[in-house]
Amino acid sequence: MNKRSGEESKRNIIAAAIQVFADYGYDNASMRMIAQAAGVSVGTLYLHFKNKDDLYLTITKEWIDDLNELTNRALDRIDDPRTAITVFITISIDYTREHREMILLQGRKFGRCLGLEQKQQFFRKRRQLLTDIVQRGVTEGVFRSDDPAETARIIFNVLRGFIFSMLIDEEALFRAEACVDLVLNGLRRRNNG
Amino acid sequence: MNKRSGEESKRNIIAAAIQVFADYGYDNASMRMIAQAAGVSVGTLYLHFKNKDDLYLTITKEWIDDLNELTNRALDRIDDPRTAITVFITISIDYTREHREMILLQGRKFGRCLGLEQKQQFFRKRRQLLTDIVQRGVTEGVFRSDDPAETARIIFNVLRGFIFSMLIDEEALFRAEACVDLVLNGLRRRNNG
DNA sequence: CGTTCACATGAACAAGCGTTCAGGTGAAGA
DNA sequence: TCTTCACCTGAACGCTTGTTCATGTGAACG
Repeated sequence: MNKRSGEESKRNIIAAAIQVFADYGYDNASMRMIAQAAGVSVGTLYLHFKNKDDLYLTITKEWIDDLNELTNRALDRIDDPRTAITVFITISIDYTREHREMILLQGRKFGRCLGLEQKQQFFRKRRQLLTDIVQRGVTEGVFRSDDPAETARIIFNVLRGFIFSMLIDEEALFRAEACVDLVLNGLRRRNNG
Repeated sequence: MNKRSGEESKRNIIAAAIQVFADYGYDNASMRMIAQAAGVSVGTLYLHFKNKDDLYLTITKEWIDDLNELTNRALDRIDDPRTAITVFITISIDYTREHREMILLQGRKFGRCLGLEQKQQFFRKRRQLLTDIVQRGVTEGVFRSDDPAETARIIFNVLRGFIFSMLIDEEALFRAEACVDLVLNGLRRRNNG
């Protein structure tokens, strides 16, 4: 194989690994498959990554950081709680749509799993973000909630359900607004606007 | 090993398999582990099941039938759409709580997976059940919905999110009512009852 | 030119897998 | 008592896996 820069190889491997991991799941994806998809030999994988776990964790860390930064940047200058909820949900759903393989890969390894703590920390941080938004909404009188933390957890669950459905059914073309609308307005008919 | 009835062995194996599958995931659960947990030898597994897939599919079919019957029986004589939604959600959540390992095991194999069709059919049937309830609610004027099928899908997603959170976090002690309340009433403050 | 060194290779290895099968065991019927 | 037969056993087989390592390659530098 031609000589290449180390960094380029590493990027190729990561891209290939995401694809193969997502297609076959962590366990069924073999290092040989990843190597072939990346156009390198097995040995090269171990030149850039300590082992299979390391490769997986690198990928995980990468998208967590990515989504975190994206979210923080978007929410930075938004004051209205309703807008903030909308943006939070929209970003989460868009990100899933754009990085379906990578998120799918995560779903394929939930439970007692590799990188569990960093993922839990990630979720905790995001729930905290939501709690703050709800708290602000209650203070401003636009949301109803006895317990903002509990409400945030509920919204988080709702969002997770939507994302899950996107992962299961590739064709699920629903609008993020449908999710937002349900969270904000509920199913029951309102007698006024 | 002592002589036992074939049926008893089979039940033992199924119980052990659910536990082991749930603890380790389908791929990491080996036939040797299941055999040991069931207190039989590997050979015996193949006496009662064609292979690993067959064992897994048997388990899957069992809980699908179980939950289906449970749901149908409960919804049979309920007319009020609000009560029906409440019952549907409550049953789903309770069932998950009581059969956490088995449901967890399913989650561990979603995507391109074994028994995909029967699971998809199961989900379709349940969504249809919800669609009917929503439709009735709209007709009776207690629910708002432009598209009952879409609304049912949304509720389904919400429910799935809640169930997912139960699987991830064993300690997640939330009340089914919290889920029902959000679905029915939404986050936004209502100006009237 | 020769030396160096980061990058790359793929055969080889031990371990674990799903699955098979020749054989063992003991209650039940003849 | 002997035969039958459903039930059970676990060593063995072929295969795949993650990982290692002796070896190769070629640009860069003196």
